[in-house]
Amino acid sequence: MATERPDLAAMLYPLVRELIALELPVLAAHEVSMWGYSVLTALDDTPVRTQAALAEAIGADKSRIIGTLDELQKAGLIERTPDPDDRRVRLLSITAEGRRVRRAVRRGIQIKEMQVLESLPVPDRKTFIRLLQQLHASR
Amino acid sequence: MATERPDLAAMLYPLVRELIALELPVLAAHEVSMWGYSVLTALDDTPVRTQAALAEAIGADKSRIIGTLDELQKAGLIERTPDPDDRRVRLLSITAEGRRVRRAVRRGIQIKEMQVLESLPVPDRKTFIRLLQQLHASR
DNA sequence: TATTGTTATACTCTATAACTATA
DNA sequence: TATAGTTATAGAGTATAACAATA
Repeated sequence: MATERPDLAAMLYPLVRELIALELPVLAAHEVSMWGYSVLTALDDTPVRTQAALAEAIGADKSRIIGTLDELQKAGLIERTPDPDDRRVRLLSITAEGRRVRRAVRRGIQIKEMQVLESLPVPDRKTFIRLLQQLHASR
Repeated sequence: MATERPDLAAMLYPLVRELIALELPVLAAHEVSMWGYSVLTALDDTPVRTQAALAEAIGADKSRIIGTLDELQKAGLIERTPDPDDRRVRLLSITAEGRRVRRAVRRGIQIKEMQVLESLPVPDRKTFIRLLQQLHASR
């Protein structure tokens, strides 16, 4: 007994909602969508050979990211070049400008997101982030 | 430098998605929707005087929960009685059966959700949950 | 006139399945 | 024929605004 506590999802979900609300203005200021930012992040870590692979990497459907890729390309943030060896596939990579935008957005987000942890003592914040990073890395 | 880490939302979001995927079968087995379970949880803690207040408490829109309330009432899990003092408002409370269902669902969920934390050493799991509870309580 | 609950409408996301172009 | 990317269609979920009953 005495283990009455809310479900993990019930506690995590409001947190995510709050984080998204904090991030939207930052994203809007840099004129990227949430999915756009997600794509930039994935491509900054490593270029990707097919759009389907990229979609899977960020947990989306291949048909769902096309509009996003169009916008990013038009804005000069990514490059989408046909593979000469197999002209069906598009080689995806981030541009220098894309990298710059990603960094700027990230900086903006990481400053704001600390608000969400404000109710924790500083050492606990670090612990929480560390554990979360472990969880994230292990999947 | 060396502070390269994913954004909080980027780490939390996949976690929530995984948790939801784990919960859906449990909810389905007891024939309650996610919102339904959310309502039962809110009402088990304390009865509520208006539907709008309930909606706000669970982060929904007042018009959005009506279908949910209809189902829960039809299933005998909640009671929705007009307030004699102000016949516009509906007094909301959980029934004994509703309480039973909520407990059963919760038990099922809390067993499964530990899978998500499996990659952490046991003491770290407890720490994570404790910090999360603190964050949740403070909002 | 203001408020509670309800219904209706439109809008956004998402999933699925056709379609094209290459192989 | 199979696959990568694209487009089109339909469905679910949500937000907004109109509405009826009561105050």
